[in-house]
Amino acid sequence: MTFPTFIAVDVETTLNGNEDVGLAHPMHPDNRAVYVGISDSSGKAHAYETFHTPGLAEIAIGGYTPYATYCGHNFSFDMLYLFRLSHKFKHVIQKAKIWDTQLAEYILTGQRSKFSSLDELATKYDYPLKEDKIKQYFQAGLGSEKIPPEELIPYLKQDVEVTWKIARDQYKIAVEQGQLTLIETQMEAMQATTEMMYNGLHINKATLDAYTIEVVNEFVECKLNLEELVKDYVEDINSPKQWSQFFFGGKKKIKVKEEVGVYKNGNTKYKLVEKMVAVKPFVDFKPDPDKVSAKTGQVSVDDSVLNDMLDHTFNVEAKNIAKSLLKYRELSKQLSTYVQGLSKHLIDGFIHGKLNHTATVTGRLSSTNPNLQNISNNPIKKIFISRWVGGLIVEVDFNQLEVVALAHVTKDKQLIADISAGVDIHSALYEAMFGRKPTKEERKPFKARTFQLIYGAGAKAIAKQAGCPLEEAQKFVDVFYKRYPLVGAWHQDFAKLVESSSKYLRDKEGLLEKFKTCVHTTPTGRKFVFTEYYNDSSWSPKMYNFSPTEMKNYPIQGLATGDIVPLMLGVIYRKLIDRVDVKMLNTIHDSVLFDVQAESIGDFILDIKEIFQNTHKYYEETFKHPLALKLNAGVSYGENWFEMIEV
DNA sequence: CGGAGTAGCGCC
DNA sequence: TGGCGCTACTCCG
Repeated sequence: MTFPTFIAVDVETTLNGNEDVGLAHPMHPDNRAVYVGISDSSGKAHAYETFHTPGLAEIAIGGYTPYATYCGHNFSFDMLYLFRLSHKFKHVIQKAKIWDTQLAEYILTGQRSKFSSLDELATKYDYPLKEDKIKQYFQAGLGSEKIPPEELIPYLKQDVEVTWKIARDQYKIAVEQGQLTLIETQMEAMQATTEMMYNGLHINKATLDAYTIEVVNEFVECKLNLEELVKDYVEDINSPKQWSQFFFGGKKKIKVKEEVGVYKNGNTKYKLVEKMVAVKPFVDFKPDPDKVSAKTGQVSVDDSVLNDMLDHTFNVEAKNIAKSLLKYRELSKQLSTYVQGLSKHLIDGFIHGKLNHTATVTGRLSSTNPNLQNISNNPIKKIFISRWVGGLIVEVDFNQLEVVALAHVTKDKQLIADISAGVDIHSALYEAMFGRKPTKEERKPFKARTFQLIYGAGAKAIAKQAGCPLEEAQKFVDVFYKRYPLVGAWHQDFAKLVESSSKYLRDKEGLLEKFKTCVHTTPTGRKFVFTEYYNDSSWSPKMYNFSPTEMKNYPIQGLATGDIVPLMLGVIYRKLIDRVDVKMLNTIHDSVLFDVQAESIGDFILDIKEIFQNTHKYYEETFKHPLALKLNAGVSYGENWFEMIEV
């Protein structure tokens, strides 16, 4: 087998980051690479001390063949340090191919290996483990600069050499399993997300400060109001448990003073005793039985229950309290998660969130520290602005990406035709159900049913979510399957395929497992793992069964946001690599965020739209089979991430 | 006092 | 029984 020219890299760093944000944060100004370990093309490691000999590592890495594939474990971490260390590193590595052993392992195992450690892989591939002695320095919070070099250097070299060997082993398996192409596209996507993490999102401090004051004021007012309303009933308004007891009753623990005797001086002797007392419900309203937790028996007091209660009770006081609580929850979320949560990640005016490639079962990316994929769509988004004076934030979204993925996977002719012709499938389905076109207000909630169905929901789940009769939800499912028959056929056939190709695997001790497992490989090389669940419901005679929703959804979500989007992230990254007027900032499943200089905006919008519209070409070129449909994209831009104008 | 589990809620 | 991550509370050791 011919291998790429692998060059393994590993950095040892200080550990000065903020505890909240994660120690060793690669973008924290107090952190730096202390040692860089680099292998040659045969896997032999060399170590360089960055402080005393800053030029050495640079020369080493720059002096190797331009055809090298740089590899590391959790490599974006090392890359960020290297980028900060020298522009030469940044230039060389960004132009090259990379191989992250953590990401490769994730793909090779059908997303079962998540955030693996180098030691886990060393165990699996049969290479030496890290020395305990060194691990203890790190666990004690000591950065690499505090570890004696004669101990650290051999450790660093071993990590580099082990990484190099694992990369080669993985490469071989990738070829054997037909996953090399997918892995290569994922590595390109990692180049893109590493660039995004390096760039960070620029924050408008003045807007953040003003918004903070606004939210704090609203929050305090709302909090005082709510506390006044329930001062006799609920001690902690943040406690769902207490709210549940208040609204719907239950058992409450209280502490009571109990006489346990008399002191010698004649005073009564007391002891605090915990007692359970029954609490009467405050409202005469019983929520849906499935709003009761199976595990704790606690009645939910979430948003849907409170709104349901508002519609069904005549208790004015309870209504006021519920309304106030809903408002309080909203403001509390804003303040804690977004205003305060985002603020603590500010570094020199930027937020450098982390994009994770090995976090999900479907192959989607995830985002942490902070999560930049769930910023609420309200004025908090105004704080995200361009890094350039007059610059613009640009967001490009795939149009109905998951519907396209569904059409591609199921090959349903009508669905393909509808999307290709620009037919609004939600309107079409509505008309098929009710005999007329929906109004704008009718269309919006109706649209959610289609997504539910794609996510794998059956009639029951749709009815519950939509708050409509079961018959209506069943009719929707029937209408959907009638218009798009191959979707229904695929749902059935795929479930059968999973069932029939599943086996009892063996665990680490070689014993047969209790649940059957199916490992399914898609045409892109993506593997999905399905495992049986214990089935305690009466509708099926089987003890164990596969989750219908997982089977319906994984291949769709995986293709759309696990295969196609990362492929395009890599493509876009390569197209933009030499441009200084555009920066990639973030990706949110079916969209990509950019920072663009003002004078480039017109051309950039045209360019990026064209790239998105050519997704089918890149897909076919890469995976050697056609995508059933062309994709389209919507572009919006603005001075901040909230006030965006659609092009 | 810290870790695990739960509830709730933000996004696609 | 679609996929995530963050904050707060609760329980337990």
